[in-house]
Amino acid sequence: MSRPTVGPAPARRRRAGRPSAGVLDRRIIARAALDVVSARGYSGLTMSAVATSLGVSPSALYNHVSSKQELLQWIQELVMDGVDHSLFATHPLDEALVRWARTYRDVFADHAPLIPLIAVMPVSSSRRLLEMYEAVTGGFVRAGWPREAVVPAIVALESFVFGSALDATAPDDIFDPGEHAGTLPQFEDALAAQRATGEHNADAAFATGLRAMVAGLLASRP
Amino acid sequence: MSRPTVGPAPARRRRAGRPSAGVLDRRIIARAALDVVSARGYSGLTMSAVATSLGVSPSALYNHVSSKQELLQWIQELVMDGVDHSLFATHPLDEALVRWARTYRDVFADHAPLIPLIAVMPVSSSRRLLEMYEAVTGGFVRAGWPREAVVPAIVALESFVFGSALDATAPDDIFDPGEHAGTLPQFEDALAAQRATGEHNADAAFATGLRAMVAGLLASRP
DNA sequence: AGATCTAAATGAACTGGATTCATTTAACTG
DNA sequence: CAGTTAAATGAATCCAGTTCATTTAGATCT
Repeated sequence: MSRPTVGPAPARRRRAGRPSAGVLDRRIIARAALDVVSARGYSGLTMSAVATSLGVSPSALYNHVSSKQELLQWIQELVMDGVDHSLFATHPLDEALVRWARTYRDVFADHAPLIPLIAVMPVSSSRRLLEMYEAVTGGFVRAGWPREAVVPAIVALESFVFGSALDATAPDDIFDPGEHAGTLPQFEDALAAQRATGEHNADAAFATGLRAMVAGLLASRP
Repeated sequence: MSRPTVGPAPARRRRAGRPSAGVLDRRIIARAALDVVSARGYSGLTMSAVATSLGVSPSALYNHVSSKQELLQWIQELVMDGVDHSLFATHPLDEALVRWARTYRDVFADHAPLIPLIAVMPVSSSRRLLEMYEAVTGGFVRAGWPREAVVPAIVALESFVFGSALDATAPDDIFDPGEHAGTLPQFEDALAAQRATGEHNADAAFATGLRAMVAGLLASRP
């Protein structure tokens, strides 16, 4: 195999100059990048890898995307499609929140490197993202929340979701005390007890935290 | 000024070969790295910058640290010292949790780039970290929590803390809908209302979420 | 129909940054 | 004192992201 890449094969070596048919555009590039991520993970996501998978030279990408940062934003938009905010229009707030948070966390657990990016990126750059916030806000408002308390509640849940998504990527034995075993009686005890439940640690933590935060928010509705 | 760097000035250009007095060690390097971060942020934290601030060539660092990753772990350990887990021994669980989470979040808000690292790093690599978990666990146990429920509760809180620390680094106007203004009635309304409170968004969200999660956890103590 | 302009490729070159390696010298060890 | 090891230097390597001069195709203008 001479071309161990992802995506459509370039029919033949292209010579310089503008090609007859448009080869690249935003959708094509974003899709290819996402495929590269699926195949090789984020450490394998290089401009060069994306270019190769499209049968194009790396510099060609820069006619369409201004930086790798921007490419990551495109990926993030695709990924956000997996977040389900449909229930806010029809279901009780707690149910809708749980479904929203679960899908949000699951989606970003597979795309953890995007988290530091999205946590800081202005939302105005993505129409879809704004629509999500509109839907979630609607859920709170319909449940009778005062306007000024809604945004902090959303952000608090999102923060928990992002943190949990990061945590989900940690190895399950992350808490193993290693050489310090035997010196931390209560912690090791608690650890063993939780292990005995057979539940994946990160999943149990997410379930616990989500229940607690949703309950805590609704119980104290301002 | 010919040497716009941080840290002690190298007396004079050193010639090759092992120097009489030990120039570097783990503590010195970690400290210098932290100083570089303070002065120029994480984007300015390069092996070369650390070396320069120590009056040493970059390759010299590799006699003491095996990679930049490892150096970041050293920094993380220093930073963790700012987290206050002292109250678990003496105060009610909710108070101790709130203090712990606040200091935890504040400290990592200034070191956000470490978060993806620490969220995934085995805790066994840091004695201090393990001691923190021992203290926090003690707080839960003393409050009557069943062993197997403690670790998920801790991880849930930590996830929220990490997410909030990331959020704290976002610009305050991150939610500005920009060109889409006017098309998202409820969200824009909620945003304006929260803005009118005068509170920094990230701070309000952290306060809201922390209260909710702690209340939610304690209310449902398993 | 040509002249011109613009978009979209190529490929070579540039810029850091992390890391490695051969070499040098000092200190320790037998 | 010879031999080994630790800890520097400086040059070199290896990417990755990005820029630039150049080439060519299609669109527009006259």
